[in-house]
Amino acid sequence: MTGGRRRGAELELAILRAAAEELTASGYSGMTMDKVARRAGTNKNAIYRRWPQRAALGIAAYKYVADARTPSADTGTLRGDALELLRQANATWSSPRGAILRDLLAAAADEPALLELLREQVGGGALNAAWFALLGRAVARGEAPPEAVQPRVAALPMMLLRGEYALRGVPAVPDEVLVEIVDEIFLPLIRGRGLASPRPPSAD
Amino acid sequence: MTGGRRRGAELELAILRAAAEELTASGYSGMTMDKVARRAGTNKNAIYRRWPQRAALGIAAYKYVADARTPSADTGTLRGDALELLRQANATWSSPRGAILRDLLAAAADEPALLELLREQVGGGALNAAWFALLGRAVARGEAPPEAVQPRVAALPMMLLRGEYALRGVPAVPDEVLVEIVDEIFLPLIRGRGLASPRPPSAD
DNA sequence: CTCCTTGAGGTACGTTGCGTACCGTACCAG
DNA sequence: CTGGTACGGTACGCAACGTACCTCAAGGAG
Repeated sequence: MTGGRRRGAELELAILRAAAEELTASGYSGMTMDKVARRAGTNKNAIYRRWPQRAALGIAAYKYVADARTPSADTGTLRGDALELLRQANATWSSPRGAILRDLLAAAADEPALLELLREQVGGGALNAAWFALLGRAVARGEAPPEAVQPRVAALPMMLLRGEYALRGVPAVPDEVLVEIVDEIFLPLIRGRGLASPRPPSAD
Repeated sequence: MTGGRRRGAELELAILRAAAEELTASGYSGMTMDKVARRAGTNKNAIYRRWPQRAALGIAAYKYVADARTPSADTGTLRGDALELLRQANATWSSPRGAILRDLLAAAADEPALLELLREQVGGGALNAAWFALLGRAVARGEAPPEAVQPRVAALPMMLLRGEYALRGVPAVPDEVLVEIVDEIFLPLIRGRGLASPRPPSAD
């Protein structure tokens, strides 16, 4: 007699928690509907009443898990800021989390609605805003020309990181790659100095 | 009497062709073992004798498809070459094709051996060589400084394209995006002139 | 020419996992 | 008290992967 039959929000939360646990424990492919139902102490019916398909529950569970990531950090230099954001993203996406996201993306590829939801989670507002803020600070410091504040430029490093993820299956991008992205692509582009040397600026 | 019972290499090729057709027609998720067997005029036995699991066949089929591409084109200008290669890649990867790679990646994520195979295909030889050749021609024309011939620079546009694919679930990157990649990122980076508003809608 | 090994063909099956249907039953409202 | 809503339980249909088993054609060895 721990309590009667759960309903509404209470049950929904229990399902979501169970799904999140399964998700983090066994990844998306291990997040079976039956297992979620069993762990939540209910049955698939109650789940399907709320999420019409597995992918929807997966995305909801992922969102439930997703921390309140608070990016944005002012390290004092453009290079430091960029590396910080990249490293943060890399860390967040690493480990099973990245795989979950990849599987989720694959699963939701057919459903525009799900994709929208996911994209919002992944690349969405906050992250982009952080990169714009970074560029803004750089301009204020005189490290970048005002023309550098463009969507494509702001999105560039994360795009490259995504590209790396697409290449390597396992999301374990080594730190040197992040440094290369910043030093060989991002900074030269912004500074407009061209590609003097592949290595980090010696004295600049 | 088109011939007796096929064996060895002949049968293998038939399976591979059937798999490739299914793959390009319905994507990886649609590449069912039964359908492949039926299309190849054989049965699953013959397939499993060669590829122990679906993912292996998928990768082999992908490789079979990918080998047919013949990139490289000399349009006379750096911009033209880059756009040409990007458009070619975009066209090749379009339709279910782009999703194939993601699905394949997800399917092969557990198997290091498959992953290796896949990575080799994706980032691999021919495509990268084409971009290096492109850079080489640009240097010869005086359109780019010799320092521009770097792996990360050569890989940049394809990386960005991959990033676009990762963002949009559906691999239908509009042409303007390709143009933006070239005009706002690739060319400014190579020319080292900075970001002097490549296509200014107004005077900033 | 005759065996005999190899590997292809055919079919059926076991298993997993998604999604659905049906039915009884507990909660809540009036 | 009475009804409607929604939860619980179970069973099912279906697709698809992977496997087992048997038959039979091909092609070489003797």
